[in-house]
Amino acid sequence: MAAKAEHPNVLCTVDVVLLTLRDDALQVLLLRRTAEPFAGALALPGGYVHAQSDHDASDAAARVLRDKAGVESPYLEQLATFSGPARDPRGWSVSIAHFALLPESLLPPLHEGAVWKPVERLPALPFDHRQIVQEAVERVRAKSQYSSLPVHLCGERFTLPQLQAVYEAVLGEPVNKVSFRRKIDELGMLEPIEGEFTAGGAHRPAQLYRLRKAFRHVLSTSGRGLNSGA
Amino acid sequence: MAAKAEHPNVLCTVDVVLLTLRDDALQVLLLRRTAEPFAGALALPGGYVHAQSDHDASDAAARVLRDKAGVESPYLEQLATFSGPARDPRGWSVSIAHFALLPESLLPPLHEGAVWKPVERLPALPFDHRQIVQEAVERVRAKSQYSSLPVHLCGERFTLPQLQAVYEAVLGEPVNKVSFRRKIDELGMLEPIEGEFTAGGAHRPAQLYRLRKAFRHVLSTSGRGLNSGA
DNA sequence: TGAATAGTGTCTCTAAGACAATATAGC
DNA sequence: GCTATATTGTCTTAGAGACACTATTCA
Repeated sequence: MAAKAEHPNVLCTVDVVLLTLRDDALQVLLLRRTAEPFAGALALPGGYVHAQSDHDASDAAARVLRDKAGVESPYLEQLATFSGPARDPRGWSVSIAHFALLPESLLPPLHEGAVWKPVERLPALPFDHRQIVQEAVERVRAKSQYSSLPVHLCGERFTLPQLQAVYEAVLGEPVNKVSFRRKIDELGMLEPIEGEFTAGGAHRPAQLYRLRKAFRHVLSTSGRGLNSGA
Repeated sequence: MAAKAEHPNVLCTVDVVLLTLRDDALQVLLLRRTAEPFAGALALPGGYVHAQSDHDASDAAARVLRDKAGVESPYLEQLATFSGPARDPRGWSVSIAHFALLPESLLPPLHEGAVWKPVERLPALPFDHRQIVQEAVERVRAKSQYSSLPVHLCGERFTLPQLQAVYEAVLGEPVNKVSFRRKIDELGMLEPIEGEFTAGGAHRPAQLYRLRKAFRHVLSTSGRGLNSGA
């Protein structure tokens, strides 16, 4: 039918907010754009949806991360869709925004033109990328209150004190140790490993844990969260 | 540039899950399709994004509701975006799904071919509309736990017992009266009106309330919800 | 043994749910 | 007064945070 001909002029893209923890702060990956518009500016990794090859929008986001950032299989979740006539100078556009989490230990070597920026100190960004980053951070913080989301910022093996530090960095506030450990236990997503953490410490070593298989790509949630708001 | 020519074949649409409360049950508006594909089938109100006139995707959703269902200004929120090559037989498509809430009292007379169906007893639906409805209902239930969302299913004036009944119908479970009133008070979104509820009752009348101006299109949220599950 | 951090026991305090008392209408 | 529902008071209980004690390692 004539639908395609009648409504051909919507640009369909994906953008990805890739977050990691560096220097105890949430940081977002920005790439220097090589093409117009905004060539030379730092922006989120993004690109057109490829109707020929992408299985869906999240698949497009994964492809963008793989091709443009060298990131292989991070935790990836749809954030929201941004749209309108003005956000992209090329015309009426839709961006199906996603966010992704990756532990610093799994980051690939940075491509030329790729930089990490703390989400609290963003440079000027083209399109509506600033708003997209802000909504992604809000979403991550909100979900971290009551779910296992931040484990995806840890490597495969980690101790509870390490995981607590990750939660605190993401939430931006200290977390009660006893409550934290109760909550983690209640979420039932971790299993201890026999090897222990020995590190440089002149102190008691910490038990290493890993994510149970069942939670590899599913979040665990609990009714009530940690600090229920500053 | 050549972008539009390179990537023209993504259909960009919106679908709307319009929910109301009828007979103490959440019900969704379905329209009988008049055009292919799936002409004659019941489906969600939806349509193409009009790049010429729509301000953004939510504006497109509001237009679809207005034109196809006669609904003027309901509470409207973006749900998620569904995409892929198979969900629409016309080709690779994107649907920016929204949900809307409207009190039964404000429903317009039903157009020809429009029907309400309880969300627990959906008929077969084309596209991925069943999944869209299910995710909308999940979202509404989740947000109702800790926010003022269900007030948008009440008319302009209502009593606390009425509002509690709405919460219970949405959540599908009874709510503790004392906790409920404490929570509503804490949310600070309602103000009492001087007129009282007189109705048929051979009993004490209930105070009428209305939503404060500031919360007309903004939700009020609290850290911990009502029944936190099961 | 002392320092440092890991892990746990337990008390306190907040807030949700249960229960029931009181309030106010129509009859 | 009697019935029915609205509204409020207060007790119980679950769970989050504070505090501090014990455990274990290395120097």
